[in-house]
Amino acid sequence: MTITQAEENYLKAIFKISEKSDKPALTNAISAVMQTTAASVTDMLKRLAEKDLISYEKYKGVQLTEEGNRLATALIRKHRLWEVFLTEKLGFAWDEVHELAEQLEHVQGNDLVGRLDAFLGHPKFDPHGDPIPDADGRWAYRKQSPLATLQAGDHGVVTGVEDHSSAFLQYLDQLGLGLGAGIELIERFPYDQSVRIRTSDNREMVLSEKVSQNLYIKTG
Amino acid sequence: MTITQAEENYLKAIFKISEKSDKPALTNAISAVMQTTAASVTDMLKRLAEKDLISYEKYKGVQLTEEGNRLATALIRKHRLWEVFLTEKLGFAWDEVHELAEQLEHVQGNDLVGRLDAFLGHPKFDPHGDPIPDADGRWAYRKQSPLATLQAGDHGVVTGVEDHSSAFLQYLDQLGLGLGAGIELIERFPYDQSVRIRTSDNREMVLSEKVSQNLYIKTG
DNA sequence: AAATATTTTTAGGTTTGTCTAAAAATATTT
DNA sequence: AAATATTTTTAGACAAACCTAAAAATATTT
Ligand SMILES: [Mn+2]
Ligand SMILES: [Mn+2]
Ligand SMILES: [Mn+2]
Ligand SMILES: [Mn+2]
Repeated sequence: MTITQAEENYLKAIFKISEKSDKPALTNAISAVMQTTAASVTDMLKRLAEKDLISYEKYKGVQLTEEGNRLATALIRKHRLWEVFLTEKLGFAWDEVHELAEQLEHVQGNDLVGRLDAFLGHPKFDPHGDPIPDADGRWAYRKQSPLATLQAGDHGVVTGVEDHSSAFLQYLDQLGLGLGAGIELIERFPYDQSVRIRTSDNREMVLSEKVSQNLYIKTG
Repeated sequence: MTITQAEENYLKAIFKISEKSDKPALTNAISAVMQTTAASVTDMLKRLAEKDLISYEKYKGVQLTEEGNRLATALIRKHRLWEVFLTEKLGFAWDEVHELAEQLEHVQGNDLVGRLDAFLGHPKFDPHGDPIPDADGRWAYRKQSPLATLQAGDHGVVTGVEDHSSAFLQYLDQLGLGLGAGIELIERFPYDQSVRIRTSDNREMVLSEKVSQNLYIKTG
């Protein structure tokens, strides 16, 4: 029972949709993530159901089976480990690694992932702050909240992003707000929900509501 | 003008066949390397000719164009750099890396090769002793001869292999004759052309003619 | 409840890369 | 030079992964 790259990518898409709501993933949602037509998705869903990687009821959406979940998790693990490699070892910026990891995640070979993981020192989080599941598919949990939910006086550290776009990541770089940056919320302006913050290196700046919704902070 | 993985692999196969004789690469030779049928090869040759990556005359075989040669060389560069990565950084044995490199060589991205090359310290040879072309497609040259062509009394260092099979590489490991091993040819037995050698750590052993034909030595 | 809108599936087609079987071209032997 | 063998190409088919257009199912509005 061999699995193609396209099939792997669909499994990952379904996984990511299912993360946000435990309802079945719908055809249109999948087609949006995969940038294909709904007709192509239906084609693929039949194949994945045939291989018992999803449970599929016509018109009702799909859910990953045990096996489908296992494969999707393994793929995400590979993707994120490669992203760590590309940033830590090859010196790519955090906004440059996703497309490369999309290709590298499909490379298969005996113990490649395990060796890569060891070489990188068993990282628990990728360059975007996303958790890397371990070899058994277990996820590290870390309590973090959008900056948008913090109160004046709260302080913490940047631990992740919701928006993974290059535009957002580069903007954060420009502001000096990469992962690990220390932040204190000074005030929130009721007019537009923008916030004034102070960084640990004592710079003050104002961030839009949009930024504050896309930036995750671990408080305390 | 985009190029597929299959096309890249055919270009590499044609390159490798053309290395040994400067006559055109024939359909059957390509099908042997690619493990496909002659009919599939003919199909692909038409596509490659259409893209001006080969010059193709029906029934007469093919040759790479400038552009085809450039692409094949770049692919071999990537393949061998990844092989260095897998052995030097991830600790794979030299007989384990080829299949992984066959996949990794197709990963495309801005400056990935350049960064990988720098990370590895601009290696000139891969784990099998094969030269790695530089970014401009220039090959390092190294004078080496099959052990089978040396005379009694000659000594040198193992610098490469003709046979890349896992069986041969593992056998060499077992004998302690990896790349860099020092060797002196003591005598050749006329009966079967086997040879007695002494290693630099002062072990003596007899090698078959087959081994001596597949092992390259740099003398002096 | 009917009408309308949206979502999903089906039907039929395309491209890539493979195959087998048959035909055509080339090479070798007699 | 003919006959035979080998190599290569053509013809026709198939699976994977996509597409567009039309039909069917489901959801929403009136
Ligand atoms: Mn990514
Ligand atoms: Mn990531
Ligand atoms: Mn190799
Ligand atoms: Mn090699």
